[in-house]
Amino acid sequence: MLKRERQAYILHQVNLHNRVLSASLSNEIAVSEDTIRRDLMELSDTGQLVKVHGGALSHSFTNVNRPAEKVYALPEKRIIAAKAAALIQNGMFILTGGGTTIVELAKALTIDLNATFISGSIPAIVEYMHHTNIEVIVLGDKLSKTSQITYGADVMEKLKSFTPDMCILGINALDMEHGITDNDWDVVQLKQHMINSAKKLVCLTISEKINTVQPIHVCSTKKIDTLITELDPNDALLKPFAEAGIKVI
Amino acid sequence: MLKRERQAYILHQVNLHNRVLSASLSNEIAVSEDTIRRDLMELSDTGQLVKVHGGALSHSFTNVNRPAEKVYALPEKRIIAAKAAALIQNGMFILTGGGTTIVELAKALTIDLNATFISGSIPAIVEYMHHTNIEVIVLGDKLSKTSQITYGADVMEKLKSFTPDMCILGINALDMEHGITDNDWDVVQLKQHMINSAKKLVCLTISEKINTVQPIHVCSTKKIDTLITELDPNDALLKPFAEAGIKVI
DNA sequence: ATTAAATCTGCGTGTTTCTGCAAGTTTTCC
DNA sequence: GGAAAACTTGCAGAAACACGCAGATTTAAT
Repeated sequence: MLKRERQAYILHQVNLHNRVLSASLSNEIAVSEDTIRRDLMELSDTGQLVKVHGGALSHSFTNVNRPAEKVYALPEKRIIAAKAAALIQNGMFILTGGGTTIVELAKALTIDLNATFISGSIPAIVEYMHHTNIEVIVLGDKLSKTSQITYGADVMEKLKSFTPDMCILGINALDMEHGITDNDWDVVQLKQHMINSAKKLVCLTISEKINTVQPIHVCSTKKIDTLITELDPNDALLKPFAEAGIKVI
Repeated sequence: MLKRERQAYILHQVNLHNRVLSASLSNEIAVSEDTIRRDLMELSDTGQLVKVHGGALSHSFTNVNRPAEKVYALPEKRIIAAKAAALIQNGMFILTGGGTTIVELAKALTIDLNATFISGSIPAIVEYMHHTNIEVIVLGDKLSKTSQITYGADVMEKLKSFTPDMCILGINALDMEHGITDNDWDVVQLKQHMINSAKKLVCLTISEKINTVQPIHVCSTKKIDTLITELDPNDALLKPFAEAGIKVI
């Protein structure tokens, strides 16, 4: 049995039973435990399972602990959220994506704001839900565990029936030449549809992500109406975007 | 059983029951109390629970910062949740409603369960989301603040495209004569559609709500396949339902 | 096809981890 | 205050592990 085959078998067993023992695998495949251990080590290094003393476990077993999620660059994101919240007026119809910046925006909204929010991001929805005067429209579909946002044909289809006053997105990479880019195919599809459905596009990002590029193209900078970062709007880093006609806040 | 597996089990028990006893764990897992104590020590050191004389407590139990929202009749609902969780097999397609009992069910699911859950209840979805092997389908529509569940024409329409293996509902009033009744028009509409779309109907309720009636009719007892309460299935209160052909658990 | 390089695998060595037991101490509860 | 339960500490056997090495196998280039 080839190494590759063996590892595929191990992975299959882990996904099936959520746990494997080095000793049993050694018997089943008829190789030494050392070899099994080396395989488990490799699979663990590539993040496909979790190696433990005596064997390995599927990821689901160890993820039991819900880590009090640390938000990266929280102070910056709070500044961004405050600026974005100021844009939202009573009666508006707002489409938002997911991500920690959007969640901060949801938290930053004034308690008496009277607006409608459309979103498929569960963490964001949970926050909107706490504002009694906000109307929430949930975009339903398959839920992505990694991004905690719904995606798929249903969402895209549903988006066609809205024309929100603005679409607010947290973005992962922005560059004058390549525009908005991202690294998750499904999320990119979703963002494109969201952008096209709304009257205006507001992008939120920490300055760190400006002038960076990710593999998948979302849209060009021309689509962006407003760009919000934690920096002063006159900061040199933002000059090119302001000159391109984007309202920088 | 591997050490990490054991610790995952202990954590699950702690999160479920808010407390565990070293002696009972020792019996359940069939290891010495010393080993349990060492496990509890480790979990305590990593801040995942609080070690006390005789066993351990859930962190949220003692943490004043995060007051666990009070759920009415929580012990009873946990019993119900455990019984309901036992019905769910790998590969099943489950439609669930909202309410605190359903949320408890979501918490009670074993971490390695491999099933698909469809729901419009945000609190339930948040729980499902934490189970890595569970696939979640979000029913999108307008969100009701009071019941934290989506409702409306979109949900009803979407429900037509599913035929779940079972529909699990928390119910507010049950009576042999009037069947399932409720007091919220929108929720009733939703429940009716959910009931009609699924192969089987499983109803969860604390015994207190049995033989009570609410203003709006949902469906007759004939539609109910399984009834789960915190009581012993042979309890006199449940007799009429068992005699009517309902599987009482 | 042949050969050299790279990789893979099994074994022996010594080390670490895990678990249960025993002996002595602390806590709890009557 | 005293008994029972829970705990701490130390220890020992078993299992799992890391590491180096040598032979086997695969890969790639001649």
